[in-house]
Formats: sequence, structure tokens, C-alpha cells
Amino acid sequence: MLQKALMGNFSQSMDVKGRMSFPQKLREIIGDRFIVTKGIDGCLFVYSLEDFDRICKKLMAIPMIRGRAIQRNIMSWAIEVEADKQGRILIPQNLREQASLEKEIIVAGVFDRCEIWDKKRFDEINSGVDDEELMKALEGTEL
Amino acid sequence: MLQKALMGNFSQSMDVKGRMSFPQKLREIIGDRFIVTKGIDGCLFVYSLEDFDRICKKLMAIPMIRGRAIQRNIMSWAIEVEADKQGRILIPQNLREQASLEKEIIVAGVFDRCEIWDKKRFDEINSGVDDEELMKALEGTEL
DNA sequence: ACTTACGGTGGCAAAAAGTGCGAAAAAGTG
DNA sequence: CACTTTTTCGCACTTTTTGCCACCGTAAGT
Repeated sequence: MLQKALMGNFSQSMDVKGRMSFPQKLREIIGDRFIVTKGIDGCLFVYSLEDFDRICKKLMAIPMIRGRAIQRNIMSWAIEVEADKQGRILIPQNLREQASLEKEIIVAGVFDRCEIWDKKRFDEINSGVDDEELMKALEGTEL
Repeated sequence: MLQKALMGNFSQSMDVKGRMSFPQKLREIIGDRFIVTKGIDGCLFVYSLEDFDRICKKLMAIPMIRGRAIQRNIMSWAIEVEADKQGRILIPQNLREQASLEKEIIVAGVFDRCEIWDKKRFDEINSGVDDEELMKALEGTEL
């Protein structure tokens, strides 16, 4: 389970069929097959099979009466993908819509997951972080 | 029993006679014959023959004095269907009404079952899940 | 018995979605 | 700058999904 942290951001482009090449640097760590699912803030999350398995186990343990909405929400947006010989993956249309992915894409590494963003959104959301918070985090002051 | 978890959501369309093609990706896992029955939250549930068998056994174990309503409810809405050569299944009218299925349909995989939704409802119910819960689930924080 | 309506079948063929491959372009390295 | 690796683009091909139309069997209506 313990592997190198995923980091960096990489700009890729999506072709007309919805395929994008998944950055080599991230594939080295996360592998060639992984799970893509709906994320938060309008991006897609990418988990290794192992990590997603762990999430599934937790989810399955919740009784349906309480957990069905969240179980449905996570599972019904998840797909397993495998990179082809050229390192590309296909993002199905429904997920593309969820994250408003068009042509210019950013893939970011964030510890144990990757995030797939439409470039414009990524820029917007990043500029929303203010310096003060950043300083506190780097200093180790409590947030 | 242990097979790959069903996941993903697929948008299909229902023809005038009530037939819809059942997504190839899900058929690969659940097979070409399965049970469709009334679900919860206004969708239909789809179980593999094996899983439905297990559910039946549990149901039968409930003494009639306590269980007859629930036994009737589940069994009387269940049908066995088989996909035709083109991967289509027929949803009989009574079940179509139960789930208000019209033209645009979503089929979702949720662990051991599929769910058949009218697209509009699916969108509604999904937008009801809030990010906070989603984050907790993904983070592995207890729910 | 002869129509008609209805729910369900089956099959074809076009459209849409997904896959694979080769090579150009771009980025990274020494 | 030459060389390797990674990413992008375009094309051809396969698979899956959809729309359409003809057909079948049952039940109802006259």
C-alpha cells in the first residue's frame, strides 16, 4: 500500500473520441490500470485498484438503509480503465460531462489519487486559494 | 459468488415496445440472463440468478405470519429476462410504470446489483448527495 | 369466424461509440 | 544538436446501440 506520493500537474489534450494520454510520470506510480470516478469540485478522481478496493469494502459494510445513496453515488460513477499501448485512457461521455472536460486537460497528483480537470476550471480553482492559508499550511500552523 | 463488482452508469434508450439494450459492460459481469424486480427509491433492481436465489432463500426462511407482505412484494414484481442477440431486454409494462421509465434510461452498477432508472430521476437523486458525505466515504472516515 | 388492437419478437442496417495503429509533433536528455 | 521518449493527430476498423419495419399470438369486439 505505501507507495510514492502522487504529485505534479500535467497538461494533456483530449481527442475527439474522448481519449487522453495519462501522464507517464503518474502511471509509473499508480500503474496502468486504475479506477476513475466522479470527484469533488468538478473534477474526476483516479484511484489505484488497491485503494479503491479499500473504499469499496468500507462502503459495502454500510447497511443499505443508510448507505444506499452514497454507495450508488460512488459506484455508479466508477469505471476501471486500462491505458493502451500508447498510454491513453478513454473517459466515457458521462464522466466527461461531469467534469466538463473538453480539449485542454490537467491531470494532477494529490498524494494517493490523481485528479483530472478541465484546464480552465483548474486554473480558476487554484487562483481561489489565498496566500495566507498557504503560508499557514507550510508553516505547520493549525488550519 | 465473488465476482467483479458492478459499477459505472450507462445511458440507454428505450424503444416504443419497451425494449432497451442492456449495457455490454454490465452483461459481461452479470451474464445474459438475470432477474429484474422492483427496487427502492423508484428504480428497478437487477440481480444475477445466483444472487436472487440467495435472496429468495432468505425470504422463504421468514415465517409467513411475519413475512408474507414482503415476500409478496418482492416476488410478485420479479421477472427473469434474457438478453436477445442484440443485447436487448424487454421491461414489461408494469415494471416500466413502477419506475416511470420513458425514453432516456440510465443503467447503473452498484456492487452486486444493477439499477435501472429513468434518466431524469437518476439525475435528481444523484444531485441530492452532498460533497461532505462523499468526502467522508472516500477518505475512509467513519460514516 | 373475422377483424382489430395490443404486447411482445426478430432481424436488418445505420449511427454512434470505442479501439488500434502508424507516424508527426512536441518535450525531455545528454 | 542529435537522440529518445512521450504525446497528439488522423485514419481505418470493430463493436455496441438504436430506429425501423414486418411478423406472431392472444384477447376482445362485432
